[in-house]
Amino acid sequence: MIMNAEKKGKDLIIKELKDFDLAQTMECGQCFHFVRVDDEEYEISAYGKFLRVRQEKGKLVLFDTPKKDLENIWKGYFDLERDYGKIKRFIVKRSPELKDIVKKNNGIRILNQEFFETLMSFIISQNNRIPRIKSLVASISEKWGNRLTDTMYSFPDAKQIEKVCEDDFRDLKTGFRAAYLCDAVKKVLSGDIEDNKLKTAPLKECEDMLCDIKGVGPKVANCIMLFSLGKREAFPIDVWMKRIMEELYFGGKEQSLKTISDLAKEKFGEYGGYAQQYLFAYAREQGAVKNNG
DNA sequence: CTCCAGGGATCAG
DNA sequence: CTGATCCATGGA
Repeated sequence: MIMNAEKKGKDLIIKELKDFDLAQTMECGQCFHFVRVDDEEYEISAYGKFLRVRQEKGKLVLFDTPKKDLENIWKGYFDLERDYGKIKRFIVKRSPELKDIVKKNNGIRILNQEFFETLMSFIISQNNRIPRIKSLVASISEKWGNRLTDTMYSFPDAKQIEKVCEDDFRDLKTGFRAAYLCDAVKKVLSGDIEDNKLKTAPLKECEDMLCDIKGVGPKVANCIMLFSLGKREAFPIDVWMKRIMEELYFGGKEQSLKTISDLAKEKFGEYGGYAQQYLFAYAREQGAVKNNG
């Protein structure tokens, strides 16, 4: 993608952004560490930095941001250098049922988030709701991370919570996940879990290594691989994904996770992760309709 | 009050 | 291997 960013005071302005929508990207359930200011503006904590960002009239404004941060962090974080036009054409070709939802969500990007924060966040995500997950991520950051603004903190790295124990996590109301979080910290600090090793490993090996962590199963492992390890063929299957795929591809009949996973692999292959994101949007849209009568 | 959440561990068969 | 139950917590 051709991207020209120009400086305006302390701010950075990016024009001619194709296939990018800030709100769609932040609200599609892949990230929990941000605050929505309004429809067009968000405050994000990532990679130890705070970013206030606004999208209006086809341009993206990164407030008070040096150019080197765009190059080193945000360009990668927002996945700005990838051609999503090509990806969307492939997905609609393989599954014409998704044409409308892909068009409606034509600006979704899969973020490249930090490994440790993603690992901890998706352990928290199990059997939990998105607002609650966001609240717990914020609590952990406030307690053990670095202060970035009046109200926002960085998510702590493993070293910063080295001495945090199960009871400390439980005090934050993480519930039965407290032990899981401890195990994750322990395995990262010991080197049993190492992100570079995971990144270079084949998908299945990577998934198996992640599933050695307590509280990490197939779904959470695939989220971590997709959102923080660059494995875009990963395909997390949660309750929403199961429901929508049974409806779209199996005539509404219940299927095993393996059957659904096999179909995803056959249908979308290396683009599985992207397809999953549109399917998730589809499922949640239907859920919303159902809940509103 | 009950039900459920971007699931996984554990146990029964 | 598949299926049922339990797990903390909070909001609907």
